[in-house]
Amino acid sequence: MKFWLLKSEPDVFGYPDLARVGVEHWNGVRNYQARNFLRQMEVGDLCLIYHSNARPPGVAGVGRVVKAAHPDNLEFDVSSPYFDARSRPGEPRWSMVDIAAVVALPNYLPLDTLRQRSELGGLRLLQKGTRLSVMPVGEAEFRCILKAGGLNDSYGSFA
DNA sequence: GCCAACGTTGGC
DNA sequence: GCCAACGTTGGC
Repeated sequence: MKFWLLKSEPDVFGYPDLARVGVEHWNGVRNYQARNFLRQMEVGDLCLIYHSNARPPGVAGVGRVVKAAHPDNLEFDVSSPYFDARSRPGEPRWSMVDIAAVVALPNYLPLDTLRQRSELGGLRLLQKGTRLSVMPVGEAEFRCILKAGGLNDSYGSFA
């Protein structure tokens, strides 16, 4: 099992929205590096749902991959801002995964707090110039964040 | 293939 | 709203 961090703007679609709908397409990713990470995701992988452009920005909850990468539906939708005229139905350019809500962090974890934890020094999110909306997270970092967020760090209980 | 111009992200 | 840091585009 692998671990990931997914950014989302809560004004658009935050963890509470995911919790309400249960499962959602994680679409609209339009960066090749992020897309390639999406394609590495497997069913069962766990994801931290991070609120960007929020006050304060931070980790809000945990989701699970319930469907591996498949063609992003919005790239073919002319009415969507994510429409991509270069995409061909037989040769889609972008990918999405389906994410299910697992649990909200009892304690929302602001970016500031993440920075203060030396165990999280390796977290890609905290590295300068990282704007990726999809990125891998190490298991130790993942557990650390669960714990700091007020959850038991044995994520096996999510199964 | 270079690189300037432009667009986007996202914290502050 | 500012702006640093990146990514993308497109002329050459």
